[in-house]
Amino acid sequence: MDKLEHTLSKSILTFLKSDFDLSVDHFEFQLTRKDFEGDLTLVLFPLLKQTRTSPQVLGEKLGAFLIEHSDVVENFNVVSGFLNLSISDAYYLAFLKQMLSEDEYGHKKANSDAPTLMVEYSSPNTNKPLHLGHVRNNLLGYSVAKILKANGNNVIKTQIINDRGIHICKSMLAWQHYGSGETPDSSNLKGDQLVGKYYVLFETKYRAQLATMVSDGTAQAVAEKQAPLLLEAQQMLVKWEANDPEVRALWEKMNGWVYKGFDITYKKLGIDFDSYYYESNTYLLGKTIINEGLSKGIFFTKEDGSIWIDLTEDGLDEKLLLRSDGTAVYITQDIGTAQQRVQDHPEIKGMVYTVGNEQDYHFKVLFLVLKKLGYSWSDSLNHLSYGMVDLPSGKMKSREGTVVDADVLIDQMKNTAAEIASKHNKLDGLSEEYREALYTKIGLGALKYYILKVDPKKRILFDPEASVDFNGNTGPFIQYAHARIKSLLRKQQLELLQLNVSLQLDVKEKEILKHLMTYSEVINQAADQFSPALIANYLYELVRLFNSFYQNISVLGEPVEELKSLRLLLCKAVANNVALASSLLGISVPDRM
RNA sequence: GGUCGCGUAGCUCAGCUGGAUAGAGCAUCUGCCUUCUAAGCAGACGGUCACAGGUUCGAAUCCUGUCGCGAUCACCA
Repeated sequence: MDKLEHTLSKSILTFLKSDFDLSVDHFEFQLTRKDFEGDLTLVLFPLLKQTRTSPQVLGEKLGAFLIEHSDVVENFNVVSGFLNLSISDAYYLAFLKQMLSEDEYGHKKANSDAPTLMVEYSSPNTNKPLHLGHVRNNLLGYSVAKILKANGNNVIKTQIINDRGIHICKSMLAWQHYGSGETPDSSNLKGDQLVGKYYVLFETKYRAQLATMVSDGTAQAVAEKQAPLLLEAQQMLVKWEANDPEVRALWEKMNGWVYKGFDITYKKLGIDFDSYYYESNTYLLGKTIINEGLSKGIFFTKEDGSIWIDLTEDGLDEKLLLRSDGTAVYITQDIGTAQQRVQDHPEIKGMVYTVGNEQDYHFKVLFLVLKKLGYSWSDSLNHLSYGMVDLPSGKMKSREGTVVDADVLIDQMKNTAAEIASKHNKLDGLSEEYREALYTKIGLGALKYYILKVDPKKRILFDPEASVDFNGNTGPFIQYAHARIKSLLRKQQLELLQLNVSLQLDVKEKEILKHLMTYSEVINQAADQFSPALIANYLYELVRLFNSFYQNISVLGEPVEELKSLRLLLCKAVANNVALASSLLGISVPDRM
């Protein structure tokens, strides 16, 4: 509809100039509400003061002018301050034709001078398997990457793997002490699950030591810092930093297990990456940069040798960048990683960090530090901040075992899909392989849609019961509608006829076309706001409009050939668009289900 | 305490840069499968848009304050 508004604006401007000697740069358009006659509405209120007319008079004059001077406006009416315009069917039909002629209608192709953006997501620690929180992160990041691409950018999908640090040493230590050589093969566990098991074991043993020490009279706070297991883990970290061959070998072995495990989960989720960054490779660069910044006077040293930045002038606090013993903290490697990425990909125009909103402050500081360091690209850094995923029982806590494991969740969704499908027994004629693949698509479609339809910055309450509901505003609803259209298109016997431009459009058909016209604008907004939820809402609305249309008319049984042809073309356009928009959410839409 | 985010129907969520009578799904109730897939459609019920001010032709939307919830302010990551 954008183009239409543009041409209409021109006509309106001509009118205002000749009749009122006015120049207005922006007009307020909106889709006409269903209860009124018309398609597009111009809001007249903003023009009243300047024209010194009543809305009725202005509306009548302008409407008459548009009918005469614009070939798309066929009729109009004025209701209070609103000028409702009826747009000609020919315009809609031309749009339909145009849409069908394009493979990816509404998507912009990235040309050679299109900006390149790096999107970071997932970014796990290598001491435990992925959970529901990571799932939201992954789905968001992956989808936003696709949306940015559809909006004409080149996109590099990446992650930063937090593969070093005390937490990694904890699982390594527990495995050394209690693992008795267990491997993913010998235990029949996914590598990440196995390592996660030892991380939990460390915590258990550590707390047991604490309890013993406290009952022997040690103060809680002291015990927490002096428990032998913790000291051992800290020693291990020091050895790791000193490149101790034995520690490094164990580290590589166990991280290798974890990566294999992660890959399986990513594959199941249907997401991927173009590049990987490892904290162990960038934290040293981070240290170097900080020392350089120190000599430039951007940072300062405290008596104990720790390095800080003073951000009080920017409304923030002082922030530690390097410990007194010279070891790196969390933000150190982030600084190194950012620099490394720009070095590797000089064409990068911006970065998007997909990280939970608990780290809002961290990213404010990070971006500010990079800016103070004088990096030209520091203005194009974005934190795609999203809300936590809570369970009805409260917050997810790994220690309390209330974590929803990603692998388990995916399997559950698939099983539920299989259960529901067998209840409907629609798939009887289809092969076992097809059905298996289908259950995965539907289960994942439900999960992805459930998570992505919510505004990223809001918290999600993940109710396992509600998330497996496949009716209403859900992924399977979208998928099912697509399968039905595809089925219908399969069954059509006749070749499609040419579109007859003198055909009359039904109200619902117009509504669908109007909705389709907004697609590129929706992508634009979704890209600006990093919000797949906008795409999800667009999709849901489209499918609802279509179902309502579809249920109340006959397509194949339509006796008038031209009308039948029009309807088939509309179905085709909707099916194409549903598939296209769904792909932006990472949801695959099956042809049969 | 400082900072940031959120608060819309019983529940889960939409509501674009302010615009006409605030919309969906779930749940509850009523209809619709001998015609293209009923995971669907049509309808009923359900609201002081947390509260109070302000800005203006017009506020769920923008501003200020209050309350409630959450996050964060670590030599954790």
